[in-house]
Amino acid sequence: MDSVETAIDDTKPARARNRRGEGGLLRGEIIAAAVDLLDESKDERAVTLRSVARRAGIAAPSIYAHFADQPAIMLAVVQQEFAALNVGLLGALDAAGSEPVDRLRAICDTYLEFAERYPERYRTMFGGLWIPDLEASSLSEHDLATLGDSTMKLLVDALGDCVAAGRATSTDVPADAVALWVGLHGLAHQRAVSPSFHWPADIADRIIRSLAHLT
Amino acid sequence: MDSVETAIDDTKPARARNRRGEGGLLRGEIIAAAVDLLDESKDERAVTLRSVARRAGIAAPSIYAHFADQPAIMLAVVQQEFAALNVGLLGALDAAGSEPVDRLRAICDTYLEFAERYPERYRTMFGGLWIPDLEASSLSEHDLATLGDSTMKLLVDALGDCVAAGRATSTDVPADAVALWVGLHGLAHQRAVSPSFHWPADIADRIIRSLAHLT
DNA sequence: TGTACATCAGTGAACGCGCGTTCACTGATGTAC
DNA sequence: TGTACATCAGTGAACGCGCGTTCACTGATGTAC
Repeated sequence: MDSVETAIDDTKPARARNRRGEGGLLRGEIIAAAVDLLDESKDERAVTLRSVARRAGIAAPSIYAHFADQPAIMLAVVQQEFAALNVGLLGALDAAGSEPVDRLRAICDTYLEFAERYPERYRTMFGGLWIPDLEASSLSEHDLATLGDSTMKLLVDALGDCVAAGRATSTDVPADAVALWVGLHGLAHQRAVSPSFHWPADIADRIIRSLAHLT
Repeated sequence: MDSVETAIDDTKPARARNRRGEGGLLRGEIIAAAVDLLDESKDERAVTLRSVARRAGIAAPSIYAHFADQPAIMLAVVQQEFAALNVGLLGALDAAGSEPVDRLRAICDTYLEFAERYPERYRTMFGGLWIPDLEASSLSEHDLATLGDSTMKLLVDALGDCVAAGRATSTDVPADAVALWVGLHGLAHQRAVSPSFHWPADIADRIIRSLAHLT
């Protein structure tokens, strides 16, 4: 070691310019760089326009060809991660077979695993802090409001199937699905924030069984 | 109107210097100014050392007589609000009479009311984002780890009383108290983040009844 | 009772930094003729 | 097949700003003698 390296080196050496017509590739690299920084820094405030540019190996102004402003990067990150979560949940459903309770458990477990594996992404998706001043940025309210809808829909369907199969006693599936999601979210979020808390070993099971009214 | 005022005017006109021996009074004013900014801005990033000083009507360096650094202000805010929450919960218990289920409901309802009335404070207390780099600041891990302990203890006791009175069926009170708190937290937090979500009217009731295993 | 002095509460100016954003530009690459 | 040119992908320098923090200081107030 011939130099002292105290901070994270978030620069990349070089970067080959994209070919004509392939400029859009950089958009994906910018989002990936932002996700990297989020995972490493444990603080979404570290994901600045300039830090993302450094990590992506480009000059800061190059970002403006792909994003209107800094909050637009965060929105793209959050949208991408919501989509990834949804893909994961659908994959878990595919692997879960046809038993309704198994399918509901697969959704819940996969949801909690996502938050445990990527706590900073989860906190950013649901923490609400990155939400910008709507008047001052390029984002619309619609961009924000629909983000969790498909996850919610999967839960409603899975819980409904459990009730139809006589495996759960809910009499108001949409409302109980919201309650179940709130429980999952509370656990996922607080685990992401306080991983050192002494959580009961079966805490997830307790929450899911109770809120889904499994028989 | 003879001037355009776009931003919040967070300065105060004057401020009488405290008398000799009463310098410590400023500490409370600084914390109060930080809480004010938090409530108004809806973004804890707006609570900077300089913005707090402006709001308190003092020069920025005056803060260093009372707080070692900027995160120390946030810690004081969070500690104060945890204490206030605890006082509120104890007051609700006092007013609730002796029926165990009423007492448990009083705790849950008061908890949720706190989060609803002061969403930014709640999000800051539990959001985890203000947590500073422990190595770079003046805070210790112990400062952070014990903040929610007394709330948790109240819940355990109240749920235990319900079980003792035959009003709840929990067989593991400490674990179910954690599960109940997780449910309360999930609702409180997500309501603070997404107040416009279409919450079922009885969502709190659903969560509390299920997780407390009330009979 | 007067006065020198220590102490206290807080100030004003300045620093270096990283930020988001702007501007004019550069150099490679594909295309029209 | 050669060449002028338009376009594309991205750069480098600079801006003004608010931040946390430091430093030397000021002026009022209480206290010792």
